[in-house]
Amino acid sequence: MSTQVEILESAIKAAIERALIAGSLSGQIPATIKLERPKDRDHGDYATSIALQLAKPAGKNPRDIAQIICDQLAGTDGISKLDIAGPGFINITLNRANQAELVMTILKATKDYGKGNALAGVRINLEFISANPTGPLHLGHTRWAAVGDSLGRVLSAAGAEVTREFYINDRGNQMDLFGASVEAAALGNPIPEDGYQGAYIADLAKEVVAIDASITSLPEGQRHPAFREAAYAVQLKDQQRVLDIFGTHFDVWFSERSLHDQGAVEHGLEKLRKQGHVFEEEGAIWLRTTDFGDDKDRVLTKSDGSLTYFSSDTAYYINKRERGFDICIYMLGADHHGYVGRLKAIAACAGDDPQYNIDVLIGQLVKIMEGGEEVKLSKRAGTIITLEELVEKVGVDAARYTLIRYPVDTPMVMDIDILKRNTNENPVYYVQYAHARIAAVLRNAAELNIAVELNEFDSSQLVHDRENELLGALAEYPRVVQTAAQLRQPHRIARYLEELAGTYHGFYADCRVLPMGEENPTALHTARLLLCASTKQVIKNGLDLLGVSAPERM
RNA sequence: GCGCCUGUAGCUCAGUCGGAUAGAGCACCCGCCUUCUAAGCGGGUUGUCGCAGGUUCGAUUCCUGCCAGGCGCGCCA
Repeated sequence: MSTQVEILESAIKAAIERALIAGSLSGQIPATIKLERPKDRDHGDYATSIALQLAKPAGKNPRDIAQIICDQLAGTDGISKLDIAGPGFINITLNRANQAELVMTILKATKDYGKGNALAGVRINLEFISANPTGPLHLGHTRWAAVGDSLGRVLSAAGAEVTREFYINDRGNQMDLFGASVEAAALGNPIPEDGYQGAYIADLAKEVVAIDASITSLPEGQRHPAFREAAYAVQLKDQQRVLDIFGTHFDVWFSERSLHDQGAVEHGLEKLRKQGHVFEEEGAIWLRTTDFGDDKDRVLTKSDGSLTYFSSDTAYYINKRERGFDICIYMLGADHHGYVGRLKAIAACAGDDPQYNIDVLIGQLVKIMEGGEEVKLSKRAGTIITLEELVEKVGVDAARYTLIRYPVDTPMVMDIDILKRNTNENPVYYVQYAHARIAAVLRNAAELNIAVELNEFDSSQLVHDRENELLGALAEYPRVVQTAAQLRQPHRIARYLEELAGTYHGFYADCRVLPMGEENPTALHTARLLLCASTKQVIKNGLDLLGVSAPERM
C-alpha cells in the first residue's frame, strides 16, 4: 500500500515527465523528490524544493520551473492548492477529506501500519551486548540492551529478516580467573590478586555450592575447572534472566567455544588464505588488514601457536556470513571504536563489501547521575550499577525509553532522580499518557453506545485544523520507521512519538470528541472517535518498536 | 603523534540526502478543570548553531584548518 508521501512523490515525478515531453522543461527526472512537512502551517501540508534543484541544469529561473511543475500538477486528485513561495518552493495543500481516509487505512492495517519493505528480503544478523559471562550486566551494557533490541524491531518492521545474537565470550584466560575467584570465595581463601573482586563473586560461590556441595571436596585438578564451569552456567543464566525482565530477547546465544569446537577458526583461516591476505612473520600468522585501511596488520596465531581473540573475530564473521546473513551489524561501546577498522578489514579480506555486508555501530558511554552527583563506575570500589538495579530503581519502561531516546553517538547522562519522577521531565509518560487518555475516551464512548464502526466513517467531517494536523502527523509514521531502519536510529521513533503525542493533546484540547450531556451522537463524533482510535494504534505501534508498554490506564 | 565521537537557549538535548523566521522538554512568568484522564492545553522570555576560512542561489548541515571535551591506538580477552 502506498503512503500519502509516495503518492505525492510519483505525482510530482509524473508532472515533471509531462513537462519534459511537452518540451517546457529540459533535463532528467530526479530519482527522488524530497518532500518535507513545513514548520509553518501557512506553507501547506507538504513542500518541495525540487524546482530549486532543477533550476541549474535546466538553466532557468527556479520560480519559472516551479510554475511549470505546478501547471502540470494542477488538478491532481487529492491536491487542493499549490503555491509557489520564496525562491521557488512549491507548497502543496491536500484535500482534507482525502487525507482523512488515512483513518481507514490505519484501522484496517492495525499493527501493520508503518511496516514497509525497504529492507525486504535482507537477512540481518544483529549482534549486541555480547558480554563476558563473568559478571552481571552493568550500565555499559544497558544502552545496547535497549537500543539493540529496539533496532531489531525497527529493522523487522522495515521488512528485514532479523536474527538477534548474543556472542558469549566464554573462552580465554578471563574465564579461568573468574573460576579461580569463585572457587577462592567458596573455600574461604583470598581472591587472587588479578581476579574478580565484586561482591557478586561471593554470591555466585554460595549458589554454586548450593547446587552441588561436593564440588568443594573435588581434587584440586578437577575442582578448578568444575568451579569455572559451574559459575559460568549460573552467571549466564542470570544475564538471561535479567535481559528477559528488561524485555530484550535473543534468537541465538552463540558461544565462542563452540566456534572453536566446530573447527570454524581453521575454516576461517583457510578461507582467508585463499583470498590471499594471510602471511607469516616472526613465527606468527598474520592477516594483512592494512590492505583495507586498518592501521596495522593483526596476528591470528601467536608465535607460540595459540590463537588470538582476533582469530575468533574473523572466524565468527565468516561463520555468520556462511549462515546466510547478508548484513552483519555489530553494536560496540565507544571503548571499542578502535575495532571498526579491523572488523571492516576482516570483511574485505574475506572478499565481502565492507560498505554493505558489515555495519559497525559505536555507542558512546552513558553517565549516570544520582542525588545531583555523577556515579563513578568502578569495579574495584564495587560501585558498578547493574542493569537489574537500574530497572529496580526506575522501571523497565522509563529505562528503555530514556536509553533509546538519544542517538547512540552522543554521550548521554541518565539522571536517576528524574527518571523516578512521574512528570514531563520524563517524556515516556507524556507519550504513554496520550495513549491512556485515548483509551479512556474510547471506554467512555462504549459506555454511551456510540458507534466506532469503520463503515460509519465519514471523512468529510474532519476539517478542523487540529484534526488536519493530527492526520498529517499520523501520515508521517511509515516514513519515520523507514528512516530509522535505514539509518539504524531507533531514537527517531521516540522523538516522533513525542511529537505525535503533543499533536494529539492539542487536538484533544480544542476538539471535543464525545457528545456533551444530552446531545445526540453525530457523524462528527464518530469520525473523531475513529481518528482517536487510529492515533492510539499508531502510538501503540511505535511504543512496540521501542519495547515500551502502551498502558490503557494511568 | 595517529584515529573515532562530541561542541546548538540557563540545563538536558532534537534537527536523513544542504532550503524559507534554528526547535522540544525542563526551569521562570501569566492564563485554562460547572462534562472525554490537568501526567494536559494556550501565551510570554531565552541563541556569535565552538572559532576561522572555502564550496553555492542558499551552510547548523558538505570540505579544510584550528580550539575544547570524551574515548581508543597489545603476539590482552
